[in-house]
Amino acid sequence: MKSKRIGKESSLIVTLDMVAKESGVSPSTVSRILNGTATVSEEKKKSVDAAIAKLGFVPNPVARGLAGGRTLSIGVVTQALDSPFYGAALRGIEDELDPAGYSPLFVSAHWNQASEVRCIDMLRSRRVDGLIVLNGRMSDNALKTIAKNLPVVVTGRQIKGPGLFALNFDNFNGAFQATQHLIQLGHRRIAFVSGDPEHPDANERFKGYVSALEAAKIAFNPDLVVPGEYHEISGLLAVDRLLASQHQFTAIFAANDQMAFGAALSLHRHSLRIPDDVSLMGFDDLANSLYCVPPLSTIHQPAYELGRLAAASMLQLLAGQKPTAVMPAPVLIARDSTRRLRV
Amino acid sequence: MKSKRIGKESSLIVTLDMVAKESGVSPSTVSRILNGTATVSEEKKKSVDAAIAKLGFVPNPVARGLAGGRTLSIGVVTQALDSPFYGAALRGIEDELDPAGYSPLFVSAHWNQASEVRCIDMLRSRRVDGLIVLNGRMSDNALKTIAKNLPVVVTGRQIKGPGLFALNFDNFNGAFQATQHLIQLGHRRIAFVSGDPEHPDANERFKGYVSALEAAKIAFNPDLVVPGEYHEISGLLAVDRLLASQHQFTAIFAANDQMAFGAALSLHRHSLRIPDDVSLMGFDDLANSLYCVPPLSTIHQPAYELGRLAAASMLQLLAGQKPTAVMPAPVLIARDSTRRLRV
DNA sequence: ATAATTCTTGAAAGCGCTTTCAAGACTGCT
DNA sequence: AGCAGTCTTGAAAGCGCTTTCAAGAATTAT
Repeated sequence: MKSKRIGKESSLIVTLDMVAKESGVSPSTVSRILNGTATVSEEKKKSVDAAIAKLGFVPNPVARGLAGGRTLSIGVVTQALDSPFYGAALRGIEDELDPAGYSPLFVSAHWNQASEVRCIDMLRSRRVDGLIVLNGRMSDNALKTIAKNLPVVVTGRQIKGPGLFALNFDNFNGAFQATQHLIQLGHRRIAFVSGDPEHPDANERFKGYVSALEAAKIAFNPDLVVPGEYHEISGLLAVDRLLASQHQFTAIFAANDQMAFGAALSLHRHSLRIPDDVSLMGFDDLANSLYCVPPLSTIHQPAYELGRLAAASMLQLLAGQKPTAVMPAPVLIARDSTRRLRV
Repeated sequence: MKSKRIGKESSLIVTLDMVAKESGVSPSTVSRILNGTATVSEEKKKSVDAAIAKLGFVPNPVARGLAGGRTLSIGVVTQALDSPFYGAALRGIEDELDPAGYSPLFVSAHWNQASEVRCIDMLRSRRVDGLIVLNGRMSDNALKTIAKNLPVVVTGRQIKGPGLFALNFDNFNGAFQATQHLIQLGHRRIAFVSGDPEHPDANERFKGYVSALEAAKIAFNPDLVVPGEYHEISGLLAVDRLLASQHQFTAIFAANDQMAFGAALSLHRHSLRIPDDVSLMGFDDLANSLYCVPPLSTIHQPAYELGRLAAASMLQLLAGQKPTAVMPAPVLIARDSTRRLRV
């Protein structure tokens, strides 16, 4: 076709061969210098470096990928590009990968297993050097199989295997702390807006809630648990239902911040004030949790750090090392949406 | 190196040559069928298709990129991966590119021109087939130069040229409408939290504000304009300063939603209620503007649509067509943060 | 019927790089 | 001095695909 895209006529593209010619060595030697694959005499190295600088040579990753099998790109499977939580994680990944010369290839699977498989196939066909899967839906076994050929870092689950590393956040403990915080403020009727039970972390958070109640000898009341789906509108509807049900409560713990925002709006619409009438607790500590009115008490989940750690672990895997990263523990962030129950 | 990554021993990788052998034709013919580059007899086509299906062949984009010069990937320069606004745009791009078989390569330039140049160099070295630049900082001329070799779609500016297409949102008109809305509600002392003057759209919004005041014969008061930088904290600090300055106002128009959130928190901290004491107007209509308390009145800027249109235009450019997309006009979204001024 | 065109097809030459392979230049040893 | 062992280096063979070239088959024109 009309491949004038990078015209031969314009001397824009400098190849390794040109560098070799310019510096009077063989292409192999240039390649070796570029990759540090073998020792090269200081003299030739100098002259090659000079030629590279002079011509402004930049190695072509596409050709490298074909020849060497390494594309210097890492596939990143996320669930939603535009979620505030994943956004921060992606930034962390990018920040960590960039200095190492790797580029992330982001794809979103939209919480859909079939689409996740498609994404991964696509990434493999593009010959990524590694795979980071953020809270995927695939089975552990499927991941292990992939890891046989390709280093894999996953988040949101506990799993071990060759070429496979998992980074997991202690959702149970976070939810336990959140609930405990409300209990310590004197609340006993604490409603819970759950996340989609398809997410393993949603279940962990639910368990943490139940466990904290037990620890405080508060009877678990299923009427105070309303299902949500991790986004704002589901939190709003959940609280609408909760209020309609007439069950009494003095605090709400939403399994993530987005649902807490929805919950806040529902309460507002029903003329209930936060925290005066109802205390509200979230989970995640999204960037804007600090900026809602009133600022939301929540559990800090280090999304950006998560991204960095995942990427750093991938780099270690690629270097043949065993990653040692471990997620920071959940930290309670008490802001203005929770307060002591007035007696 | 130990390139056992994709082991020859595991028959995982099916190549075009294998398909050719299996179906008894030459590799050239297979390639022609794959790309529709030439007419091939129905009979051979059948047998090749069968072989492809049987072997589960997937063309290797890396090899294609090297040989044909097309990588089926589009470089996307964004400013912040984790901004709510860009997140939506990226999703739009992905949704549009995916069905066409193209993959986006996202990089973020962090509002930094040097970093933007680096990103673009990186994308070019990866031989992307096209470039989408979201609100970049480069000069028009630099973009035109790039467009000589590579189709380019840019947002956030007005510019024309061969292989170049621009998609611009009418920020002036949006800001005009926003200000007019407040004026129609009876406000006359309307403060403005401006964006970083480095952003061209921030200037347009400022002009729209001034122009609407003029149209209503309200004298422009520079004391009511406080600089912000497009993120939450700057909105908060701006309103803190505004309140400290003792200048009277009954409404605030923040040049984007994020600053409006910060403004809301500042007002809250000063025990000023929205909209009872102060009306608050944003710009962008971010996903969570609907979920803050009270829901924010704002100007809808279709970020997702912007992404789709940019990607669709790129696809047209790639197909040798002239893109015709045009951005939807700004739409005023009146929610609960603005109300008629009590006299 | 034969000459002139047009189609279909395979051989082969790359795309820009990496990586074996083996030759030649050195080193250190007996 | 002579031979094994170690380094540096270039030639050449790919990686998996596209694309030119030209040959042979099929078609049309004379």
